[in-house]
Amino acid sequence: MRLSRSFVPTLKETPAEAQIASHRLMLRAGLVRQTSAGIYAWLPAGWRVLQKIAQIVREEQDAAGAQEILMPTIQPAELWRQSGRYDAYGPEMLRIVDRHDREMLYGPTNEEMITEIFRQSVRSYRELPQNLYHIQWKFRDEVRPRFGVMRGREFLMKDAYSFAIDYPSAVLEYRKMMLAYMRTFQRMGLKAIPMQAEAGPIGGNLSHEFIIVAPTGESQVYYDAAFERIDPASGDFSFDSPADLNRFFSLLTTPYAATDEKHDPALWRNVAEKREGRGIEVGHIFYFGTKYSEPMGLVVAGPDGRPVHPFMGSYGIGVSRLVGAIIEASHDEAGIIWPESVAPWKAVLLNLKMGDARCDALCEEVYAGLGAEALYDDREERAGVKFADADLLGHPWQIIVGPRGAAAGTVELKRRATGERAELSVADALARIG
RNA sequence: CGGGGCGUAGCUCAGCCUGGUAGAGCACAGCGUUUGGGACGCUGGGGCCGGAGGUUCGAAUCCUCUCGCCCCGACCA
Repeated sequence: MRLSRSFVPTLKETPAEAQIASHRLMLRAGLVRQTSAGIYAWLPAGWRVLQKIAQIVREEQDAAGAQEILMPTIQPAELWRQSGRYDAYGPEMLRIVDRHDREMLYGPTNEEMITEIFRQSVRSYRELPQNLYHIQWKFRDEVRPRFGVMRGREFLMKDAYSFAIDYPSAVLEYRKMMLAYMRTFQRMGLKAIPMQAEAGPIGGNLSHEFIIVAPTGESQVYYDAAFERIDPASGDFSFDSPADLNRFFSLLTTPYAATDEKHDPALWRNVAEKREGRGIEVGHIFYFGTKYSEPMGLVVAGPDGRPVHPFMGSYGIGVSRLVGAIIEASHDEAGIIWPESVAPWKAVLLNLKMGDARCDALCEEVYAGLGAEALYDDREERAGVKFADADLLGHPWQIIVGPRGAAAGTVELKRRATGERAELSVADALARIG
């Protein structure tokens, strides 16, 4: 993509409303623009990041055996009356009336809807277990939205819903999601820690929050340093092996980890390597049994022919929140430092002297070699502006082409994360980026 | 929802107390000089001073109401 023809409106000054680093940087780097309190439009660079995060989530959900669907944002109130949550949910739910005076709502979550869909079509235990997910916009009318996309009212969320014929089978679904989540966050360069959590309005009694430790987190968290050494990708854990899933689960739930609501000073005293700090919740998984299947009349025939209410769980990942969380975990004074897996562009090409025949030619050569994952800064701007924007946007790699090197046929390759620089031939630079 | 604050140019803000023809820096357009870390000079364009009502000869400024946004707290993916 050529920056001269792109809509990437960067800001030199910090917008007054942004308090924390990720919010400030998302506005300054031209990722998003606020349209109302807690509601954001995603601009090209931000949208690319959001889609990359969603894609990683999707791949890991698929790997865990979940199937992608897409449910609507607008739901009938009637469904929520069946579960009893229409009145229980309170003013956080955005309620709408259509032209026929039918009560509707903008979905804050989808347990009722998926239960209804499942109820229409599933009759036998032979069809279980199943796990269905979608990646869809949600709306929760927060009293006080803040921190940009980290605590917006409208947000993109992956939510999955599992159905099982009995408790042991339901627990396996839960553990699959735990493994999938740990791999998902790891691929985004994040160290997530599952912590015991309150089930909240979703309901249920088995629940973990996935927490990223960062100074701007919303809650105080306590955990054992053992978590810093766990690598979910290693150890050959298979989704198909109950033994693996159970082993993984105990590996992740044995060391102490708790948010302040669940913190137990008595247990904490026995933790050898204590770590505490602030945490950002990026995912939450729940097991809640028959909380919805029973009131909503979801029934399948069990092996003995008798009716059974399936045992359910739900599993959320805050996709849009992750954009903010990743930035909170990875930035410096100059700007964002994207992990390669979610960067809007893998590399930026800086032409320091537009109009110089050698620079222009060399840049075209490099640009052609980089492919679609590159942004070419071909604006008529001074070098300093390009450097500043490149650091702000946080591209993992910067390829700097100036008159000095161009004369010798070399380019400068800079790694954003470390600041390392090297003078290389075009071929070597391209090879290094990979 | 309680408490506090702010709405003036695209952005960051001054002006308001003490009413008298709307400002600065950055950004934008043109010209010139510059040119490897957010250049400099000159010229220019851009405002229903959030909105409505009121007081006054006269309101960005004073009063009332309203809408929006931000911060602290309580609440939450």
